[in-house]
Amino acid sequence: MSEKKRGRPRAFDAKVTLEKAREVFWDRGFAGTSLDTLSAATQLNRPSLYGAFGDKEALYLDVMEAYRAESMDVLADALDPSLPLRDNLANVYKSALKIYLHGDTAARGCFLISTATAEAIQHERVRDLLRRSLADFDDAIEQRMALAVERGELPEGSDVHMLARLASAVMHSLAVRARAGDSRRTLEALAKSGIDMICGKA
Amino acid sequence: MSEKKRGRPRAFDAKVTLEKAREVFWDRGFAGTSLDTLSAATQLNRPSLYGAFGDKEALYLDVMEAYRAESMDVLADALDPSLPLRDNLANVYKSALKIYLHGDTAARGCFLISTATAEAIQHERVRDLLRRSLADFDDAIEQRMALAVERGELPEGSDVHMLARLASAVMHSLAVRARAGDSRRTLEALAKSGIDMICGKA
DNA sequence: ATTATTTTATGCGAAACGGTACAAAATGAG
DNA sequence: CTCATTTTGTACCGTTTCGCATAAAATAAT
Repeated sequence: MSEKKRGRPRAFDAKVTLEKAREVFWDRGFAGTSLDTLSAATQLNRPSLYGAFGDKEALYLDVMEAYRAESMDVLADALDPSLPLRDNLANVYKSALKIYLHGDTAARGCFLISTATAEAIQHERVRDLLRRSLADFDDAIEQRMALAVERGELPEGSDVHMLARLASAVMHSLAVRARAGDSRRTLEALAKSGIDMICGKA
Repeated sequence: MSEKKRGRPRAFDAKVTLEKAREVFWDRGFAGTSLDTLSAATQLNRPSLYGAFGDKEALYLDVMEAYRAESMDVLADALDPSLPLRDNLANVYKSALKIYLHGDTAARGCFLISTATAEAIQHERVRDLLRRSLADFDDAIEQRMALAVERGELPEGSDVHMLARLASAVMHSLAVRARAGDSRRTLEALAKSGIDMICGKA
């Protein structure tokens, strides 16, 4: 993995630290989170945070990237091509809701949609990473849908590019509504309707 | 309208001030906006802001409420029942994109989805007003769709409740994607696909 | 004119903010 | 052991933050 370095060894795991930082950012947003709060949550003092990740924006970007990568892993699992497309979409929404509805005081929604959008104007790198994250998600679904057309799960000549983006659109709405406090029942109904609209009524 | 008050008259218009404050919040988010910035943008010193609107959260809530009300007016215009439902939805998305794609440095998306979501966990009143705003929007579209069923624009027995929420879902996605920097062309294509999906391919 | 009432403007103050300097501590290399 | 290197912890810096205290200014009521 990594060769032993010269100086004093780190007393923390960078990946775990990013996860702890993510929890704070997720609840309070980027601008609403202070370095003191991050320091307390990660149990690292500010200089250690600074040394390992750079300033607050760089740390936030690292958290964003980790979330993007994790999301793509979850999506890849949900889109298991040995299952029908309809089941795939159900799994996508189910795993999304599992994430979105978690939270201490209230459901947190999607980390990117709930916190990165707020910074997207002032911080160009946040905006770019957000756009890339959404596009990656769209593309993965589109790829599965292209396969579905080949297999006859979707009608010949389906516009898989737009179908995929509509499938993502339902998820964006789930994210926003979850953060706004909509009930699990309400969100599950929206997910089901979305599936019916894209795959045809079962 | 309002009877003359006793003391020194206000040198500003509260509605105009809320609009100026909105511009700042829209670009920088709630937590990312300081009272100094708001004071400069509104040309009111802090004590005047405080006297007229209360603290920063109260001011933000006033801005949210004004945006919600304006959005409902725009929506009502777009849903003009003398036009076909398909045209109505096209107008809804067109007027939404007109708002979302405006901005100095980058497209700002939806004020509520881009800035209120970030605060929704920590500020319960923001979360509640956000949820109410989304619900009002859904309900207005649902009402128009119920009329569409009566008129035969939509098939008998259509689930107008869910159709309306899917139509909103497309708009939520337009809002998020606009803020992430997607092009007008891309967003217009998504809007068109959404209409086709809900009203049937033209 | 005087008084009561409300808004404006200056400026304060305590706290929180992001970021860093510096020295102590902990490791590997020689 | 000695030195170079890296991380850790304390303490600090200048700035910004939110909110308010206070007094001047502008109006209506009397």
